[in-house]
Amino acid sequence: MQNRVNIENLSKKKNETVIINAWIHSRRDQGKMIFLDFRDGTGLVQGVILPGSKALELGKILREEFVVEIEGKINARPEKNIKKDILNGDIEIEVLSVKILNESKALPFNLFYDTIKVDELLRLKYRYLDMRSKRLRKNIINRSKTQNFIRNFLHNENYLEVETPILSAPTPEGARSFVVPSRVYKNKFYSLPQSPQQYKQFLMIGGLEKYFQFAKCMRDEDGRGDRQPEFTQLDMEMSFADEEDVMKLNEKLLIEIVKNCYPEKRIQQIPFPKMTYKEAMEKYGNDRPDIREDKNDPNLLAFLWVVDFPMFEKVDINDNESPGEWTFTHNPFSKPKNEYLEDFNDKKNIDKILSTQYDIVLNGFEIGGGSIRNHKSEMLKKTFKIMGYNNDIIKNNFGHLLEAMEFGAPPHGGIAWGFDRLLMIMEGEPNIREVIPFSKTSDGKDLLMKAPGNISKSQKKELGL
RNA sequence: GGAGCGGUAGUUCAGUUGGUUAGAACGCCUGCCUGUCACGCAGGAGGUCGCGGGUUCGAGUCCCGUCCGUUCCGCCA
Repeated sequence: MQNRVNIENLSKKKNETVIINAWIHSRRDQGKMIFLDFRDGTGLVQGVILPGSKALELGKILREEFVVEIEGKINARPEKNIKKDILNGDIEIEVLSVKILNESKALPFNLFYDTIKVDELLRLKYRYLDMRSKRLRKNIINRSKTQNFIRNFLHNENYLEVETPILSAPTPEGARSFVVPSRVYKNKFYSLPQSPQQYKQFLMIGGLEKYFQFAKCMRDEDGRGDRQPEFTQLDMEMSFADEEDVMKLNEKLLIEIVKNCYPEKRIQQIPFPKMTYKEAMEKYGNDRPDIREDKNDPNLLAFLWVVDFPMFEKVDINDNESPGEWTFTHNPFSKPKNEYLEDFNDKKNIDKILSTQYDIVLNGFEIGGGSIRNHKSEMLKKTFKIMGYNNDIIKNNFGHLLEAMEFGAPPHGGIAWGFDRLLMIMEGEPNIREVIPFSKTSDGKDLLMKAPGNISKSQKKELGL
């Protein structure tokens, strides 16, 4: 549109007549003149309808959150009304004419106090309004900027961004997965990925060598402040890499993210310290210790690598799902550390076997984890055997991967970050929902779309339900 | 699946030992206001105290159940 100007650029247009599109942010009706703050995606500006203006009559109707097109002249503010510390504090837009593009009802909650205090039920139901608030808006913008930075960084390191399927196959163990009934094949189900783990290993076998993806992952488990049923991983995998290679690259990336996207933050220790799982459990009683020197410093980031995780643990006595006596602690696809290969073969000292698993911990949160993978078919079969899987289960669930490994699978390894969780910490938010634009409740409801919802009888019939 | 915390006006909250007509601030509506910027001033509307049951002369308040939200445990390759 001719003369249409973003609000952030208005101060460059002094004495010019411009058009802006905006929401009414606030209104101060003085009787014969009206002050209106206009807001668009770029900022705020004060508008004024002067006494005697033709716009005064329409100006009386305007309310907060009306959407308007304003034709106005950019005037310098009178000296005593200049506000130095805010955008457009030196100017105001003299409203010459107003066009109401849409009206707005009074909002169900106030956006311009701190929205964290508002009942979250309302914020989730009216997420599109919450997005007009500073807090959520900032988090969405920073999320995009950080994603963009990561993409550029990894592309510069010759990583390929590859999308993997959402409709996938069920696999046993691990988190409970969401399932999607197949219409064509009655009583068959797709499974939504808990992670793109196997796909990224296929990419390595496919010779892509360096892969990353912002991957949507779904886990049908109960929520927590730092979990959502649907979340985003920054997923990475690389061929011919060892633990050090993966950790080095990720450390560099994390440091660069802080420098470029969160410059106000300070990293406690570089290079990031490493701690063994055993030491973490003994000293801190958990595998994601918060090692900050000052836990009250909101800008302090204490990254920590936790390494030397045990490969297996005893199956919980109440767990009816596991066929055997042992289960993996992190990932069945991980390679044990070289010095334990013998125990691995002999099935001796199973509880002593350490894996190549590494976790990256930040301020007491696990923000990522990965390992060097077990890239040889025979070896991986042994993992499943130790877990008590019989040949049929192995063949049915992992046969495709095991077969792929027989065609020259390169050694490879990788990592996946809980991207939302990282952002939660960077933004200093008390929970993960604050950094997810369309967040669900902790028990997995989407209050905006009203999911999960009902489907029609005919849909059910079609799906064989 | 278990435990804790919360639910009172559109919003954020207060509500004493169970006792008159359930209050405040903000928002909303009406009027006034020529330099406001969280404008100001005057007036007004607005309540299924989450829902159901119980105890009691009397329940926002006590008890039981239930729904919703949240936090933690279990769970989370």
